[in-house]
Amino acid sequence: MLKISSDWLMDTETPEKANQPIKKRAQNAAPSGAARFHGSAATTLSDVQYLRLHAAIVSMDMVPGTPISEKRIALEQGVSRTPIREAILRLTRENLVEVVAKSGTFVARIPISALPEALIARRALEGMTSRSAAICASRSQVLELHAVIERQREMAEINDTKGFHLADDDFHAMVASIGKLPGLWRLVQQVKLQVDRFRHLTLPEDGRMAMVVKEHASVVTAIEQGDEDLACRNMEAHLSGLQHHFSHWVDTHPEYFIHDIDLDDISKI
Amino acid sequence: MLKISSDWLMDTETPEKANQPIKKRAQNAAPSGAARFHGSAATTLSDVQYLRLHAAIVSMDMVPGTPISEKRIALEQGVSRTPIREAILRLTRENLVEVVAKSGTFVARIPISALPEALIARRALEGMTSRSAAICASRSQVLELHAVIERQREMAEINDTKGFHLADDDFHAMVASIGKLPGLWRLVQQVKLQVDRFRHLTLPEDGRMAMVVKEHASVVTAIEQGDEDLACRNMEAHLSGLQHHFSHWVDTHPEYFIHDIDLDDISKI
DNA sequence: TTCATATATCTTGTATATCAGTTATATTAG
DNA sequence: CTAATATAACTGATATACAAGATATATGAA
Repeated sequence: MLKISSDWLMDTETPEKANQPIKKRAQNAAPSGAARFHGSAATTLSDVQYLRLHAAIVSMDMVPGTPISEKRIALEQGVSRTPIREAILRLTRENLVEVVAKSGTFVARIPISALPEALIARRALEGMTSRSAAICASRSQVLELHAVIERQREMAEINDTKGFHLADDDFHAMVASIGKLPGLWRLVQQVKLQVDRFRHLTLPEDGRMAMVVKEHASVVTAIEQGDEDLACRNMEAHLSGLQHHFSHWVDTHPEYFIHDIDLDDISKI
Repeated sequence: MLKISSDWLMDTETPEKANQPIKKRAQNAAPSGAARFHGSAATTLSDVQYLRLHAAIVSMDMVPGTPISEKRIALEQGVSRTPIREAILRLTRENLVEVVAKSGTFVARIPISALPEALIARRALEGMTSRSAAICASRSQVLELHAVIERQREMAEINDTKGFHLADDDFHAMVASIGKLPGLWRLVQQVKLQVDRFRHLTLPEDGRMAMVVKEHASVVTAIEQGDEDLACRNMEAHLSGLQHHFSHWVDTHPEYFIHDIDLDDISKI
């Protein structure tokens, strides 16, 4: 039954060090603040490689099925296999790559079942953040929300989809932050991944961006009024409006997807 | 702007191999089913070590602040540092360990802010799974739910808290599965982690387990009747009942926690 | 030509070696 | 004896080496 050598626990309870037969300095008991507060300047090579690959995969610069070789990337990037491997391990945990032992590593295909579930999870979580935001929001925070929406409107006008989606994320993150539920936004980000990949396959429909801005504004109005039920409903309506017509793009790029559910079944909820 | 050498994409589109100057076999285009369907027999050492440490940390066998040494564990387990390191990296991503470069690795303290947020997220997500279950459930599935509840009742009677919590997880997982939203349960599991650690600090109150069984039964009743609103409400009520009295235990073990919010602020929602 | 087999080469998993930074302890000056 | 400093040992991050298995191509027989 999973025996852990118990002297670890003792170390935190007995300050002495000399009772060890072999020479051994006393273990530092807990994360001493020292190095931990030096800021996040300590960016490791693994982090760099992770961010690189993550961005490339989510943006569909690397399409599903693309083979990845630790050795090859290591050579290209001028680092050893270790940081590459650690980055890939992280991506594996996020279902962005699939690794087959002794065989190969590939950019993961998009599990179709994850798309409707992500939308559902997002509605549930962000319904809650906007509800909480309606309760907590200060006047200055409401103004900040208006500012973000205005920035998003500007991006829409010059048809800058990249900046538009950045502002979009900022808006949702800010709502969660105001609602004092930043952890929920982190969850949403995680869940959103596959949907974001899918979105990069599609072109934004005409007038879609303007509609999004309008829906965001309605959420802020509810928050401004402190009407939590309305804020929740408006947010849910907004996210439901994101329903993509999956079928078409799945048919044109079937090799990008894992067909783990029937597309006709996504009429739930 | 993050240039990725584009011959990767070409590999998946051009079946030929000879256009490469250096000798290079054709890359296998996609995860060929072969090795991927051999079952999960391929358990790596990293997985073993991860599961070991994960269980030890969540069960509070290793308390927050406990120092972890890659080298030391490697020696104890008779493996090299690599699998240990990979396991620790996974645990780092789950906020179960804190690693300070060139200094030390420690079992993570519990971020107090994560506790109320986890309960809120869980209510939102499981409200949705039970709602969906009420729509989708077949009669046989309802019977399976009753079976799990009965098992949990048995565990409560013989005061087997371990088995009780196992059955508890099974119940919630089954609700999500019936609602065809297994991904949401995976999210809940992830969010639940720190709360589970906290729970291992506390003793179950008298009659708590019987109450949980009763609340589960009320959820199943609503599911049985196909009343999605009631199922959602009953599940939310059940999870709200889990509200722990955080303050007491935080005071008795302050060194186990990261005091990133004031405990009086958790009156939200 | 076609199919089966064999081998060469690539893959990831694991082990070991090296590097750079931190911390505890010994040492030394006051 | 106290406090500042120096040193030595330990830490995680990275690089390299080795092992075990899978795949593609070459090879050979029909």
